[in-house]
Amino acid sequence: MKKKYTPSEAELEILQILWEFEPATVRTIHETLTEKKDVGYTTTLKQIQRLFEKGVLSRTSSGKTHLYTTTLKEKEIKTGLIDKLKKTAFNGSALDLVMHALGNNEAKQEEIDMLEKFLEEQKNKKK
Amino acid sequence: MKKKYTPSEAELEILQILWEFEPATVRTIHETLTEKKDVGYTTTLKQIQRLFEKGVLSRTSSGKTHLYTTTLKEKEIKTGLIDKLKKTAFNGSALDLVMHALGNNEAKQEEIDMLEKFLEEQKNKKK
DNA sequence: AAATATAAACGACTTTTGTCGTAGATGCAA
DNA sequence: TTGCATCTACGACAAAAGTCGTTTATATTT
Repeated sequence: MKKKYTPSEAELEILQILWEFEPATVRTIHETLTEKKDVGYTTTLKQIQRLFEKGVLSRTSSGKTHLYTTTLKEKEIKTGLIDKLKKTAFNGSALDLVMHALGNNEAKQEEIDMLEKFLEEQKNKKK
Repeated sequence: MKKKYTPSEAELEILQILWEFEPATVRTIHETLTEKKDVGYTTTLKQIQRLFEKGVLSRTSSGKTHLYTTTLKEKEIKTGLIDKLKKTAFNGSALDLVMHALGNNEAKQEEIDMLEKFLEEQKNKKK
């Protein structure tokens, strides 16, 4: 039974930046990060180093800096996060989760339309 | 700006048991918990006490034991969890989250059908 | 009432997460 | 080549999360 990695919140923020800009230096990641969040450079660095130690990032040296890349696919990670929530909060039911995600709050009409279209495609694909 | 409470994983497990069986004693909660998870009684107790200190649970004494009840609605908590994931991983888009939840994995046909029905209702409700 | 069982309380320890300060290495500019 | 500027590395600390052992209080049984 393989236990899959799920990122913490701060880790996820870094991963998302990398998915968009990789390969990237710590400096780049940090500066992108500080557009949203106020945090010190060494904090970002440490976070990245720990991700590297965990095998979540790989890197190459270029001069005195490192270029980091993710080793895990965005889709896998996000699916993992959803699966976890599904299991821990919705009794394993994707449907329950989805209804919750759409039901209460302001599910915009536009979103619902798009979702219907999406469902149609899914249905056809299964044929 | 009010900061809302989101339970940790272990806390959520306890909350879910309570939503189903409340009011309940520590013993009951713990025994239900150990059907799924191997953990000591005092661990469960401590967890419950901390939830009580945080105001997430209320209790009444009956003899030497306590009867615990949740103070937060199941729906609110679950919506909060989804919102958090939506924000941190899906750029705030419920649609993206939903598609991820259905797209990759085995979205069963039955589920899709139910979801379509659900969407219809939503649509009508908006009229 | 004394012994036994069971519950709650308290405190402690471990891991993970988040955050930095400081030190040491390295490339570049004057 | 000396001195900055800028990285990485290392270590430390605090807060949150998870886990229990031990002690104390309170019922229950005999």
